[in-house]
Amino acid sequence: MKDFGREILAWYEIHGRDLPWRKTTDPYKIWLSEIILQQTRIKQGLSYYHNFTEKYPDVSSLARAPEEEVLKCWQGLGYYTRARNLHHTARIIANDQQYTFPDNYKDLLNLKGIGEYTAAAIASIAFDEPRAVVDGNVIRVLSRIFGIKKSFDKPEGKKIFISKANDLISKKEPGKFNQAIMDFGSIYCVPANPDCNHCIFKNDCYAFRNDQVDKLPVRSPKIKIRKRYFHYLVFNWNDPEQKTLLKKRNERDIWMNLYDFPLIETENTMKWKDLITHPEFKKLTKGLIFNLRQSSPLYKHQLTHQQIHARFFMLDITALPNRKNYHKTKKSDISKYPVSRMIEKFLQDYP
DNA sequence: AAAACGGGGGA
DNA sequence: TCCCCAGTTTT
Repeated sequence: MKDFGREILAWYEIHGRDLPWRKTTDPYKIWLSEIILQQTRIKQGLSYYHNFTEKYPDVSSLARAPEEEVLKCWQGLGYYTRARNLHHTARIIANDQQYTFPDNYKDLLNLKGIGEYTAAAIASIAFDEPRAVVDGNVIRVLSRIFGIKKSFDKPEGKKIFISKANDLISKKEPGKFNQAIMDFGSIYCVPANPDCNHCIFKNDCYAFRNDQVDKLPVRSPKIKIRKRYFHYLVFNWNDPEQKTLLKKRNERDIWMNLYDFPLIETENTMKWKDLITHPEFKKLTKGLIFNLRQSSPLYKHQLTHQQIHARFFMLDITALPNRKNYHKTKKSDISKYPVSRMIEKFLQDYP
């Protein structure tokens, strides 16, 4: 290959996407876009980017916002740690550094939520630092064209990919180069059935020449999925005058800092008859007179590493208990709280 | 070094 | 269904 950088940049000039964060050099907006796009498709993240930039046009406005409001804006995007870190980091930048934004790879790397990829992306795009990004797209493009068979998950493979990308990067237009190779990977060198016969690299591509396109990149063995069984207690759902109880999820677990209902988690699904004998259930309903009005079908919610089986039990009770860490809430106010997609689905099904 | 962390969409 | 997505943090 003569000059990979020149070729990919030429391709990018013609085929590169027109995206809102490419019209700005504001590091805050570049940062925001990169966080939103972590493990997230552009199509899915686009509306969130617009909402955020409108509501929080700069670091200080984001820093001033309450965390709960930021989480609410993030609702539905997943990986909620991203939102908490984004907000946390905005406060650090706004407070400690007199509103200046870290302007190089090393300093960016120190911030919460910014790892190797994002630091390289911001440094190259906003500050022209020649620092190659390596994401899923880059891994695919490099492994195929240059025949890299090491898995990126292993330290050895990771070093190879990062070093190769840094060898190739344009020193003159590092940001453009990075976006070019990612665009090429996501538009052209796609995971399944890429159109290799018309590819600009067909004569040089190792995978194409050796019929290895569907073998590269090498995938790591897939993880096993934990099954969990949630039983939610939804108090006074059918009585508009009465409030219900919400709980903020605090433990180190999925959906941290989002809200859901009082929850009994077990190793298996439990019928109502058995659930009422569960110690957690007794604790939650201690001193209450309750009546099961309705129970939902089983909700199956698939996460990357977990499969949640959830059932909602709608209970009538005479008086709402005072429980530590539980919030009394009017039904109509629940929409103000950030919730997981699963809870959102339940709220739609049982308005 | 490995596990945890969401949700959507394409094939 | 399976795979992948502009990855990072915690254990």
